[in-house]
Amino acid sequence: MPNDNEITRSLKRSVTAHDVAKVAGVSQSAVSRHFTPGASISEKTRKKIIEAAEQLGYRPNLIARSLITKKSTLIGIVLPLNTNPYYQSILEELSQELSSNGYRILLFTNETGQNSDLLMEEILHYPLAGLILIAVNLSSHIADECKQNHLPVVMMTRKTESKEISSVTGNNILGVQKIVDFLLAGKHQNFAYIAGENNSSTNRDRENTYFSYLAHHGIYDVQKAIGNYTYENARQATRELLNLTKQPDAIFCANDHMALCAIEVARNEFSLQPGKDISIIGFDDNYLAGWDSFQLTTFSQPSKQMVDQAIQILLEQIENENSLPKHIVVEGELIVRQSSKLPKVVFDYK
Amino acid sequence: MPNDNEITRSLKRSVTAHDVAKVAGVSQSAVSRHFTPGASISEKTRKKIIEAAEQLGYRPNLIARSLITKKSTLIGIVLPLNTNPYYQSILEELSQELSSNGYRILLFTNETGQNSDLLMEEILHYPLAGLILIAVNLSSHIADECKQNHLPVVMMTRKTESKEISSVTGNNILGVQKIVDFLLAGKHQNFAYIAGENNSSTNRDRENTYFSYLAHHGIYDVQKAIGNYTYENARQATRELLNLTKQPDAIFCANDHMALCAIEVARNEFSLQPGKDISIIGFDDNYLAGWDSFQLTTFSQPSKQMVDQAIQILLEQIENENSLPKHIVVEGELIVRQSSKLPKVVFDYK
DNA sequence: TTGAAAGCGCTAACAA
DNA sequence: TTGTTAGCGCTTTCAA
Repeated sequence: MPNDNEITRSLKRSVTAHDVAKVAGVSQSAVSRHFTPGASISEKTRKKIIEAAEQLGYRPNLIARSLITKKSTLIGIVLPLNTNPYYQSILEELSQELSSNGYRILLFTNETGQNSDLLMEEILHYPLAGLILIAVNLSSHIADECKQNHLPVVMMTRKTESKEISSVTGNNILGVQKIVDFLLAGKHQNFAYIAGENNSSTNRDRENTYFSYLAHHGIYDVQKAIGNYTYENARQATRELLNLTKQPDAIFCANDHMALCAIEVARNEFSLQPGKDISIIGFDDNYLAGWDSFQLTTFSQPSKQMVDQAIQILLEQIENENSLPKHIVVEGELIVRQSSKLPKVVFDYK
Repeated sequence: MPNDNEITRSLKRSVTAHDVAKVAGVSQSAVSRHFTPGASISEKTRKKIIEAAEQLGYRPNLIARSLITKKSTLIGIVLPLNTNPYYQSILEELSQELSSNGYRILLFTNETGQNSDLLMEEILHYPLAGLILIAVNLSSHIADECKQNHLPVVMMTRKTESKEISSVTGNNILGVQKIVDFLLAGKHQNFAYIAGENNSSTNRDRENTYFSYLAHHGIYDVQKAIGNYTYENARQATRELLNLTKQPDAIFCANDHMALCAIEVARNEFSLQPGKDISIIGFDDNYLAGWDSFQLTTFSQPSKQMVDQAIQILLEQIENENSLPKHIVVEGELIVRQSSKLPKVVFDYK
């Protein structure tokens, strides 16, 4: 039935400015003008176009538009796939903020430990206005490629060796120092650390600060297990630590998500009550940290501020290609909850 | 400095197939052919193109390609903004599955209770291959518009009045019946319900089944409070219910996220131990339901299966416009954990 | 204020 | 196997 086919095909064609022009009896450029704010067009023509457009259900193809204006409204966002609630908040806030600025999110995900080079290759096939990398490792070679392609990039909650790529991170150094100060004031004896991914800058910063700042206070014997930022690994890491003959009474985890896992294992598998028998501390202040069931002591990375900063930097770079890369450290604070023993004496833990 | 400006501008231009052709000394179509699998091209030409492309850092513009092929690789996804962990899992799985099928996600979010018509208007400006609506209300008028625009649509975890729009949902009817059977076997006396958004089909199905199936068993006195699927409202709803003189000993919540909130409030604000003093049951089996801290009894909506089904239906519709709308009900199961009292007698709760 | 015409980066039909 | 040409849906000159 060739006839049927033809009908289908002609239906399938979406409505174009040309179609509207034909129906309205004006030129195609007139139609374009109507959808261009500030273009000079008479009320009469405008009316005809509005009617025809309404009748046909016409909407300008934003992608075709961007091809000629050379301005994209697409922002690429790369997220890790690890069910971390903190990133869900970040993504939701990014979406709201970006859409109110007229941008849309093209979403990419990368599996933990996956080579981000292949993903970047994929990303560079799209005409993006900018790119936001959340907790993703970016080799400096890729960083160069972004520069070369004039693609504005901001990293969130992680940074790269190359100073060329803007970043927005929490205050890892100060945060961990506050945490250590707090643990020391609480007279803890046996310190441990649950690490995130080895090659993440955030983990490096937190780990290095934790160990060096403890050493600075004369504590060298600190245990470590690797949680890789994932649920299963974090639980296993907790078991390893709690099975040590010298069981730790203070565990600092590289992020909240792992700290929550640690609380679960400590409480359920080792009958340890966090805040009494053991102190467990995280980093992020994610959506769940304040829940009654966890009451996690943590150092905050305020997601709203992180998102605002990241977007501001990105928009700046989009507007002015020569704007210099920025490295924003968003200040957080120690949030003391029940998962950690309190110092006996009055202690200004801020 | 007009010279500087010109340089900047020429740098800004991204590398096109034309540029590659010039450097390689071949036609622009030859370049296109090299990036078209199966196109006939000699090894010699290919080599020249590869070299030039490498040198210039060329990548085909996928958006420009889709303009002419009339095939989009963009799938729109609409998510609610309510930090529900279940949707995070769904999104992560969708992203993985879709990208392995060569599609990319264009992300849209809609605020709880927001009019989805405006959002749909926005969405229709993009040339999408398909659209996946997660827990979004779609007025049937919009449904028609999608049909008219030949935009394949699948709703997940919600459906619409119009039978024209495909949907993938959990088994709300059976699930709630199993839950009621289980609660009845556990000899509960005072039943309550925490409702989701009023205008969501999922809430309607679960609510109606809960009340009618209880009535069918002679129980008419059932309390209700509205949690709106959000953290704050769900907590407030729990307080309302637990403050009743006739305090419920069984609360069924329209989803897990609210059930987790209910557990929190019951335990922390009312010193009630879920599973002993009160039974709290949810629906979804989300990422947190199985955590030791909650041990939530629930009826599952297997996210992997939901995602697979949704994608399969969508791809079918993309390939064949005339494929009929499908309404898939993914089977789940009652997952009995500690948040609910167990029946005294042996009871086949499956 | 208007329409004709060129062109964004690409694919595809055609002829050579 | 190759290059020429037309055109996807749109914006933006340019002349009228």
